[in-house]
Amino acid sequence: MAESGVSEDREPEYRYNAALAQKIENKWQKKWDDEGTFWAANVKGDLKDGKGRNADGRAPYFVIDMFPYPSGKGLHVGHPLGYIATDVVSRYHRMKGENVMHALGYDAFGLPAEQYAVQTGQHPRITTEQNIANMHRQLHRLGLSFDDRRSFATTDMNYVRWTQWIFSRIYDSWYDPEYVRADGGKGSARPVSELIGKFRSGAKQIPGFEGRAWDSLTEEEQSDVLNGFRLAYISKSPVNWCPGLGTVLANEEVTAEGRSERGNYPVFQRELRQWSMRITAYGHRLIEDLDMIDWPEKVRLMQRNWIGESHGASVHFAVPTAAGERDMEIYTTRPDTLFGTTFAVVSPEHPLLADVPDAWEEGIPDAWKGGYATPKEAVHAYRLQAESKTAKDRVAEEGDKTGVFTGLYAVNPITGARLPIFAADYVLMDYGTGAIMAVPGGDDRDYDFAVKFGLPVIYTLQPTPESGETLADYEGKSAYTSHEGTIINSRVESTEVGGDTLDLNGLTVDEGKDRTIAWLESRGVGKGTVSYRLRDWLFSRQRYWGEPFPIVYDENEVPHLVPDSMLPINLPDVPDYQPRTFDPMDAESNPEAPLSRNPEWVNVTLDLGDGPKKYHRDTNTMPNWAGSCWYYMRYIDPKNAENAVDPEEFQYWLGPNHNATAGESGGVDLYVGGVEHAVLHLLYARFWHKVLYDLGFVSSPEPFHKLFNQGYIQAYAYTDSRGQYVPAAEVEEHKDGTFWYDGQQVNREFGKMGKSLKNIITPDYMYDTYGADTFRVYEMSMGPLDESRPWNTRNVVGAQRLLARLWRNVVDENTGEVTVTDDELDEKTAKLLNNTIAEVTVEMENMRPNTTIAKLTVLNNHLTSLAAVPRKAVEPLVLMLSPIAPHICEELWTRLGHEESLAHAPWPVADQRFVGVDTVTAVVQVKGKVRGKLEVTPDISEDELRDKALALPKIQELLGGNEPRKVIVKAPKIVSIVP
RNA sequence: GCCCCAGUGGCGAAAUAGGUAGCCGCAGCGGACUUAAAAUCCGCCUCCGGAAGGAUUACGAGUUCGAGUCUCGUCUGGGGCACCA
Repeated sequence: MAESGVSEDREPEYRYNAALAQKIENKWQKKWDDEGTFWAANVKGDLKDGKGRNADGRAPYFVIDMFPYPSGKGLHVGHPLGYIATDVVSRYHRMKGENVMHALGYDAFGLPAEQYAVQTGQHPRITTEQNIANMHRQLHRLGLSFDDRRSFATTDMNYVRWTQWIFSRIYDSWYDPEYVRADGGKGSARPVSELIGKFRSGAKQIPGFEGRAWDSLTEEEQSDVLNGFRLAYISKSPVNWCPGLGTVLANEEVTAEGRSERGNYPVFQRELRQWSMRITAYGHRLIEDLDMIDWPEKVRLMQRNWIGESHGASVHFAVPTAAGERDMEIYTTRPDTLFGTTFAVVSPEHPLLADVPDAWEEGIPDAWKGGYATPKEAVHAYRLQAESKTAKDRVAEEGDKTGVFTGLYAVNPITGARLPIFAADYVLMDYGTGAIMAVPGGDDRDYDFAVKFGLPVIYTLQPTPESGETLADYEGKSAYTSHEGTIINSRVESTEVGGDTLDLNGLTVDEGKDRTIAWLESRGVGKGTVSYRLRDWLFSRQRYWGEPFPIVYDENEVPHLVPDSMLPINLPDVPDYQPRTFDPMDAESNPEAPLSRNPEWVNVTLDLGDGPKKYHRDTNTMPNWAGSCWYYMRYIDPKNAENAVDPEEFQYWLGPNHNATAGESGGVDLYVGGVEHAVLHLLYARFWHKVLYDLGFVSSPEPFHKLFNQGYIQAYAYTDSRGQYVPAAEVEEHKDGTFWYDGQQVNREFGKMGKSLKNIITPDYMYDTYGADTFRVYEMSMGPLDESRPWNTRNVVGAQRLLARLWRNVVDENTGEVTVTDDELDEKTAKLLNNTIAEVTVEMENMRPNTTIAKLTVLNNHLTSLAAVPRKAVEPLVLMLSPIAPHICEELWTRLGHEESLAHAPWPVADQRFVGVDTVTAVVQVKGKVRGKLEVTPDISEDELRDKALALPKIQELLGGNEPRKVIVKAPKIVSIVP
């Protein structure tokens, strides 16, 4: 490099190499920081100052990334892909004159920080701060145009305070399904005080205390009743207990194999008292409102499937027991098959099993008894067996049906038939009602079970004649699970059970469903219902490094909300913040919250409005997702001490229709992140947002209007003959396509970048070797943003050549002088320039930086070929490339004589006089094959083009003197001839 | 098992209201400049063929004057869900 060398072969002083790039980049990063170039302007308050550009009259544009978790490992080149993409978009929108909100915070609570802290022996807050500082350094060096005044971490006590405040609002709310919202929709979160009002006035029955006056209930009773309605509630219910991690987990954090997503430990179903959020209350709205947001169809589909709304009916079956008649409610999506049900199945945890008889009836087959002397023993043993299974075991045994007869019978409410009730673990307690009517003729699982236990099979649907199938194809072999067909065997006379005749024969499935539901409802034995696959969100964790709950318990264990004025509740210093973990297979272990280890913090005397009393704090912490549920709105005003978010600012930045594209949903204009959060963060955040919307704290129904999933940067890794990874950077490719390391041939694999794969490239390496701009151009040119692509350092030189060539087009490498001319553009250059402006604008609007770069490269290469580079062409080129390579473009812009940063310079507009082409190549096809080409004007008439095409000697020859049968002309591009 | 997405040169990839397949870049080849190399600049670069020509967007059919693009089937890869009644 210039300053280091004295040798004769040193490079020209002003050559655009890594050293010069670094100098330019550092200069501009400092300047941007000093001048507040990227400050976004609020409507009012401390952040109103946008450095001469205020919010008035400027459209807001809110673009963010899924904020990072600052791990101690540092970044590799795959991490910043999304950040570069949003930065390009941000810079483009600034040049369009918009008020761009672009900031980055840190999602800093969570397991890795805690584990890293355990390893290093430092408090998680210290390691977290170090990690944030390091990540900030690495990202800052990329020249990302963030408004740094708006950055924060979820661990900042000023943020924790508001996370706790939002929890308090959710805790203090219930879901009123009848409430008509201001937007016209039905159902809304409402303050619990309204619910109490309804109980007091008698407008609503008190569940469990029907007929009692609210004020006659004890405090404990009132607390229990309200707990059954609160959107954040404590309950003892089956949860995912992970001994290996020492904490409980949400369903979304457990893999299909029944293991923890983090750490891959076994997960057990345990009845534990834990916090949940009533996200199921929002199931329907979370599906319905997917229609108003601009998200990838794939993600919307994943959310729909995850929520899993199904429409069916709940049906009551009477169950006679020794202690009297019990009611068994089942859920079915196929009420039309009620005539085909031949037995019933309840889950092993079902409450009905408390009433199983003491002895087997005469004539019960041995296979039903499971080898036990009485139903009680059989059911008890089966239940224990089911509980001891991990979720993984259950999955592994799928298809292999187990179960035991309960000795109980249910009465089919339509036919009066007596159906044996079995307990089996293929029926889940937490879906539907935990009980099913089994229809072996129409359901594969029920069929398997019927075969195993020798139960009858009735088919109630006959395949349509058009299908070419008959029931004979199924009888004795399998269930007929299709919905296509005609209902049979489904008629009951009124005399059998009284009331109306029900006759479904001859109907379709949908008709049969409707008629059955109407019949059930008219007789009060069932009704149409909606069921969800989605479960309530398990919200507590036994962790140190998370937000404490703003909840204390009195001496009677009645929970009380800590008043807002006492927030935030800080984390205590505990002697040992390590989570208590257990043998991963020890299902009997119990969670132990680290916060419980500091009695001085746990036991407090507080005045909650009725004088000082003793309380103890909740010792759980919130899951990592809590902080990420609302961070986007905090960028608006991260230091606001009055509100989580100011309503007026929210309306300006994120309200419905806040700009031309925001739509009714409002929310973040562009949200870029990985698809792995499709049903975790993105579902939880929508849920919180909707609660805040219902309660009037935010004005948009959705948090993120447009979502974009960036692809991943993948990398090659190489293994030697023993399967060991070898350093990828030292592998050489031979001409025959083989790969060699240290004299040995090695195998190439393709996948992630990772330390263990020895193929990590760090951003720092890229800054040192090429500069940040080259790195940015390379990442943006690799391919479409939403697709994954392999990293190949060898290809980076192409990006570097583009920038170096642009530099040379403006600056003399030896003297540093600007060499552009002020001459008018020649015709060819003018046309290319203006066509490029028109095309690149479209590419930028559609987030296609790869094709943007290709088109700008063509323009740049053209300028290179000219004797002198005209200012009037290179200036727009510099402007257009600046969102992608901002530093070099700022430097060139300055050298071209501009005093202001180009960050807010207007995006070039194409001169329409030069847009379009003089001539186009028309193609002449015969039988679909290209047989000739014609240079024609774009406005050529169809007749003229047809005549010219037919006059071509080649075409004449192919026609052999015959008249063509048909000629299709699409002027000016194509003539297609059928001989 | 069910649902969704993808498959284009040696490589990363362009091009879809159906209209010249392969923009741009990497690698490679040739040339200019240089004592030489690097850098730079110019040219070639899907495959077969000397050429004429032919073939070609995973594979096989179909619709069409015309298919990378639409339809059906198959294969391969990736993702989601998975005893959800």
